[in-house]
Amino acid sequence: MFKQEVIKLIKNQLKSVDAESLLEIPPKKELGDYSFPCFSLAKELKKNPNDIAKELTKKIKPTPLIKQIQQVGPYINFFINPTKIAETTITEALKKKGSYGATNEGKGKTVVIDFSSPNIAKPFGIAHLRSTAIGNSISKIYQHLGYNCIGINHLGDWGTQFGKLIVAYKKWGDQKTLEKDPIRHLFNLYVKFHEEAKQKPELEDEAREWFKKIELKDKEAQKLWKKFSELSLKEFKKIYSLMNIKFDEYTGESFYAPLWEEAVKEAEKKGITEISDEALIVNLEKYSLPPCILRKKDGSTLYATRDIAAAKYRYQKYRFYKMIYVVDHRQSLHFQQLFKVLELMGYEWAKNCEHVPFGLMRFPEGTMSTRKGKIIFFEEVIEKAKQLVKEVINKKNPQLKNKEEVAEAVALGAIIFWDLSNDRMRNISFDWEKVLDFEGETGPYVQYTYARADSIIRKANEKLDPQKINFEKLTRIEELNLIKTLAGFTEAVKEAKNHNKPSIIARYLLDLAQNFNEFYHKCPCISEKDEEIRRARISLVEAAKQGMEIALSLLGIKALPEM
RNA sequence: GGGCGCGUCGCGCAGCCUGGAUAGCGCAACAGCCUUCUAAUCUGUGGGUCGAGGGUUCAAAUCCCCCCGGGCCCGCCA
Repeated sequence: MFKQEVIKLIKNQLKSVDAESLLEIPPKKELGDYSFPCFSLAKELKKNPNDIAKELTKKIKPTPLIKQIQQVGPYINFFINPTKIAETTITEALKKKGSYGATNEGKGKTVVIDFSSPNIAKPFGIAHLRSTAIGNSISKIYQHLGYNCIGINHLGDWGTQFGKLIVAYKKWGDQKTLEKDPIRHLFNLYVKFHEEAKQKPELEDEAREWFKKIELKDKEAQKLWKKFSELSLKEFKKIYSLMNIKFDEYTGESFYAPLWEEAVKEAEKKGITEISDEALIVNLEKYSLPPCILRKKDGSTLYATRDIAAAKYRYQKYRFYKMIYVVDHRQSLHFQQLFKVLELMGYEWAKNCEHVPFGLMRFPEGTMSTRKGKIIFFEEVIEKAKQLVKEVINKKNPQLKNKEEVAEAVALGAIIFWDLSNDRMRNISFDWEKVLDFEGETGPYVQYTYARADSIIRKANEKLDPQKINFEKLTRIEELNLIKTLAGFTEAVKEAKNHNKPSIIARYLLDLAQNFNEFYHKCPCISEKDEEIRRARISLVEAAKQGMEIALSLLGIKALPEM
């Protein structure tokens, strides 16, 4: 609304100019809220930009929304009316509460999000955090903009790794250990298999045979496969419930098994396939892509085939507006091929499928690898973080009541924020120091800031009626900065959605928290004597609290009243 | 060989899509502020050839080309 006003003011002087795209935000707040650079007009008007700015500034008159217009060199800087922005922003936050910053752009549109999708029978390592946290956050972001989101956990519950596990279990496994600590036992077996297989490659053949038996519905093989799957899934669900993440479907690869053959036949019927080295492929040379293999020479299907079947099924079921795959960037080529094949099969909706890739989590010295045993269990990270949080609590807030609960939420907040605060395309190096850092740009920092705000609201115990607040009293620079940051919330959510980047929300939240803390130190609320100032500030705290709470929830992090 | 993404203070990052005013933030270092709403905070100081080189432009960390470093992917694994 303020921006529109500025654009109008410029257009009034220069009808033909594209004020909207030229308008920018000055690098420093002291310079104003919006800025119009006059360089592009220089050629046309045959004058130097400074003079153009000078003349225009004289002609443009302030309005109720735009308080001041100032020329600095070749720029015309606009200052918005602080009282107006305080009033609109705070009133909206108080009124909309949990839906502050929300829009209805997604009304009636369904977005399917495939995320987390761990491999069954392998432990949930810290590396799995990436897809899980990013996907969950993207889902929340879309939901805040009114989209109907369907979260699908496409479990990796099919493939030769099960053959390997069965071989290992039969050779070295133990039922009791399996029941007691299934994931760890299976993990040990998996690692041992790969160690042994180095010496005895025939184990790999045995594994393939056992997998074949699963496919052929051999009783023993199926029984073990089901057992491994169930035990793993139970463990995974523990972690999801800890993180408060819900999926609409746990449909792993095997779920789509009945549809695989049909998908292959359909592709053949549509004439896009050919035989190459006895395998059935879709040649994608025309599109500068390597061929996509649909069926191996032994007749069995592959990852790509299964994804085709899954995509079709999902479209039939949800008629999605968009489908997002949150999968690491190593699979970029796979998804390019998948989407191309779907398109060649004649599916209009193929263009609404999107791969949202992310960088790998690695050790400083190299890649993580389940088969080499070089991973870190997610639960181990949580436990360690929790311990450390408890120490901090005992030092800083020993009388806190529900310490266990708070410690868990703060630990999770630290871990999730550590992941989400960086651009997803970057590789993340796993570093205990970084994960367990609770100061500076971290999860605990933003959670702490929220707790501060909540504490003020609790203690103030004030009924806030926007009608009765005198927004003119908010004149300090810290107050205005906080208000302006708060006003940018919807923009941040939209941007995060457009780029599928939770990091944009994380960065916004840091900015908001920083602005809040500066305000907190300079502007007393409860102890403020002036009744009007006091009330205005508390209403601002309430609005900021609202903003932080929502931003945290969009990242999948709990907002705590105390910590 | 082809392709994808990354390279910004000692370290970790933001900014790049949509080019503009002295390149921001956090950690670490140093110096300050706790009888006032939680000091997991805040204030200040020092620290940068934006990987290198070309090009486009009035203007390039940002766009284009080329090179370098390290990460990843390229038919029967997922």
